[in-house]
Amino acid sequence: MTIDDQSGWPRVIAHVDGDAFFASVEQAVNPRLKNKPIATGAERGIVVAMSYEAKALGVVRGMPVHQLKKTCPACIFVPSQYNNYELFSRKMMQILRNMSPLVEKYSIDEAFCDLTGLCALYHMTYEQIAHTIQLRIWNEVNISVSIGLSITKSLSKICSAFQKPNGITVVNKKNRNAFLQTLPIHSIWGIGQKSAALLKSYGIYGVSDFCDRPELWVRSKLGKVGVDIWRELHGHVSYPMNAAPVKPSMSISRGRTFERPSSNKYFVWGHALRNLEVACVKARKLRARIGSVELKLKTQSFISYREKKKLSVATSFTNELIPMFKTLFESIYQPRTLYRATTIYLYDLKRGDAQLDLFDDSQHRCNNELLFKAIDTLTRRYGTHLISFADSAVIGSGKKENHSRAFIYPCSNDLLSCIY
DNA sequence: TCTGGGGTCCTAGGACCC
DNA sequence: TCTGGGGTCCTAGGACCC
Repeated sequence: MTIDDQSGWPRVIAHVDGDAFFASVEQAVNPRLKNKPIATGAERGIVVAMSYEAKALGVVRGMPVHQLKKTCPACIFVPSQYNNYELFSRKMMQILRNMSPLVEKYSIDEAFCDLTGLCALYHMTYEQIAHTIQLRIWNEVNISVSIGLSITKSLSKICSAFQKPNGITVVNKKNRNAFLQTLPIHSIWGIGQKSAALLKSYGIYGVSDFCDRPELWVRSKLGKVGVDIWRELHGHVSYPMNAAPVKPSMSISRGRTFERPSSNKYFVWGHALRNLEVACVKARKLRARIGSVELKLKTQSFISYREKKKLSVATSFTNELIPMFKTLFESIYQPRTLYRATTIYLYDLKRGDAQLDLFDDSQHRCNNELLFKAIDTLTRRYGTHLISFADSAVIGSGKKENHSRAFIYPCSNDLLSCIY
């Protein structure tokens, strides 16, 4: 490809993907971990990410600690340090924004980058620009990335995964067919287990088989989702670049599995309430008021029971949610059932200041405002669960405690008057 | 693989209204 | 009280992603 050769490139999208990102950051921060099998996620006892050295020895995502010790005794298991990951991510995105005017952050460790027309600016081929990006991230952030260079997001995404780590894969209109011929159906972004199984039942095993089917056939089997993907693979844009700053989140959830399953009502309730507290802290941090709440209880036999409720007045003050939350809990909790996890979901997040209505108790609101401001400040300074509702304190803080903790009483006996 | 956690988007179907 | 048709909005649940 020469600099002037623009044929085959209606547009140029680079997908830049960090290689084993969390583990790479750990290795960048702590050089003693370089070239060693390491995994992150120790604080939860489950592998979240692993270095290529660990992957080669059989470590996979989601592996629990006891299995990790068996599979790869040499693996160094470290706790996740999300602040560091965020910092490295920001540096990586900065480089991309420095190289291209149109960058879409897709997740903490990957981004789409529109390079269309930049050949002339940099006096390089697109592939050389990709090499420059890769080298800059390596030199300035100490992280290796793989880059896919193609004409739509879906194709670039497939490309970046094709050669990992530290690869660059270039596919334009001219070599698209030949490239796709080699790939299995599950390598398509957006085709998961279910869709792959469905397609296989029709004899479609490769990406080319999928592309060869008529659009109408794809629509009848996979709907709009399938057609969007199919068009992207043919080089037509279904997913335009979206460089808007990070979208405000639409929902917040928080779930935890118990260390040991339990049928104790107060224990299960305590866990649910703890999740609610943590999710509300997050909502307040995002300056969002919560419009509806859903609770899910998962039994030891992996059956989930869920119930959702709308709030009459949106709020992020935990105490205002508790009475309604308690009725949610009572409606799905079954005695003598062994539970393994609780999850809570917050929806209909409303931004901006609350609109006070005529019947609003503004003094009460004001008190809550002050109370939770104080709680959130203390939490930031001294750690989570320093102050918690007495009911959720039954499960402990989950950490070695450095200070005594304060409880908000009464809760067990009279949930409705929990604070004042 | 005895099975974690946090999200988004799409769609079928029900409720409600004209 | 029953019948018909069509539109919109909402919700639950499925599928997928990192």
